[in-house]
Amino acid sequence: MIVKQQHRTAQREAILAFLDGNKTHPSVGEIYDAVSKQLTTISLATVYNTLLLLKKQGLIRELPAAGRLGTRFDPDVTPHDHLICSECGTVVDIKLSGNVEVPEERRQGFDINEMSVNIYGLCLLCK
Amino acid sequence: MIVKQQHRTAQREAILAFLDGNKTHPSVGEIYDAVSKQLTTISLATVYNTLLLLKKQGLIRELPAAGRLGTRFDPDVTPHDHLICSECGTVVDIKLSGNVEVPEERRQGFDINEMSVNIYGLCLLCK
DNA sequence: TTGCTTGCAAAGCATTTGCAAGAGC
DNA sequence: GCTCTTGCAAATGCTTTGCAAGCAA
Repeated sequence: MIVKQQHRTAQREAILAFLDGNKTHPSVGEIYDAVSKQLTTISLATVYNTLLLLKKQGLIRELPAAGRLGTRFDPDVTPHDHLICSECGTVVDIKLSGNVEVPEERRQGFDINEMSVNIYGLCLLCK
Repeated sequence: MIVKQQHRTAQREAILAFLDGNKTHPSVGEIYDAVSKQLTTISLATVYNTLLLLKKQGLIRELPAAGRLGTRFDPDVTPHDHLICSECGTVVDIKLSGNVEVPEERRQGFDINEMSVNIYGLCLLCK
């Protein structure tokens, strides 16, 4: 995928800095709140823009969410899976032993980019 | 999970009938459009209500979606996985050989309800 | 009758878009 | 200077909610 944009801006740096090493899988709102403390005039639209850009650049992953739970972002792009609380939306990393294989003959013409194993349940606090 | 509601209504029957055996993983809007042809006065809120109810009853599954792709529903509740087109949102069933195992010691206190393997890519038409 | 259900309209959020001003290279 | 970026505000779109009327049991 070709990504032309690559200017080094304070907004982009701040978002990257906040995400770097972050294991909390923050939502867009959480990222906006955190970054706003430094860049008080940053707009939500810029956060959306930047997250989309970083995703296209392969620097972060967007996590699929069901129902009312908003979408979240993960700066860890190495293969791993997620435990997701259906109640509060908390996401916790989990590493499953083997990686799932998708044999060519089952791909039904799809060009596969990425895959994720989502495990839904109730977290300790929500039980 | 306790689900008290269980009245047999025309709306509920129509939605169930539309979903029964349906392999297209329809969105709420698509379900509403289809059912509206028979029950012309059904409201979108009722469709949402009913889908939530059917989900609680375990009769259907809600598929997690990333980004702009809206959430979809699957009447097939037997274990299987999905190929999802990141471009148009099309969802196609795929059966992966083994089921993923989640060892007790890795569950981090979660009560696991269900899991799904989502495989993202571009479908034949979108390439 | 009683309580679950429906339809309608309004409210709530999350996300996207258009555009003019500003910043990086 | 040219293009990418940003901020703002408005516009979308999806989903939920409140409530009175309706219907199943």
